[in-house]
Amino acid sequence: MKASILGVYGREAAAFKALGHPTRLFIAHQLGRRDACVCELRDLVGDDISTVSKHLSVLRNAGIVDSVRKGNQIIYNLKLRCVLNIRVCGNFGGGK
Amino acid sequence: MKASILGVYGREAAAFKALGHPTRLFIAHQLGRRDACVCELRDLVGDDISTVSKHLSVLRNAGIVDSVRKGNQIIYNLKLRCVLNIRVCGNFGGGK
DNA sequence: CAACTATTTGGCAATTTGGCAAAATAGTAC
DNA sequence: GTACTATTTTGCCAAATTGCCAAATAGTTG
Repeated sequence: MKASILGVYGREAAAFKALGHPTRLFIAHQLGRRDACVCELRDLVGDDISTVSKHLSVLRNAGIVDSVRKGNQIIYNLKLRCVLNIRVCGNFGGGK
Repeated sequence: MKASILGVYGREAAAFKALGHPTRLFIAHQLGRRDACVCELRDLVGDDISTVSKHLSVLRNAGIVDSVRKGNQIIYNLKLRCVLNIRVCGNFGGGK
């Protein structure tokens, strides 16, 4: 039982987990608007840059974002664009 | 910055976080098929019943499931049915 | 090469999570 | 009331997460 649950739901749960942090969800949506380097995201988020970098690696490991080096900076982009459409029942609390 | 990110994305991130565990994601989908008591879910999941109960309380706190007492057992139901439609880009790794 | 910028990595402490077992709670039935 | 069933809560512990700082890495510029 346990193994099969992990098999079928594990991957999707991992993506949800990656999005399950306000900063990371914000970053994903921000990258949906336009690609950005870590420093831009740090300015928007306000955390230490190392913290932002770690959030980005979580998102990358989940397959949600990708990155490309451009000069001496690294540009992140939203790989799983469908993430933008995921809305947990709009304004929930009411949603159905 | 931080505060506004929390404000706008905090609630939705909390819902993602609740779904970000294979067992909880499974439970949500199972409740999408039909309502069930804790003991049924325990049988399906295979964890200790106290563990299942805790997962359910996480889902309830996130507003994803709800429960009704019926006799001496508590029947859980999927409150946020839209959860069933959320698929992080189908089979991702490839998705767009 | 050195100096500089951008990013990641490696601690580290504080907090949270996941899971089980035992105790507590809520209801049913006698 | 007691005995029983179903569920939740508590305590405990190991493991994971979060966020900062400092150090390391990658690239640019002179």
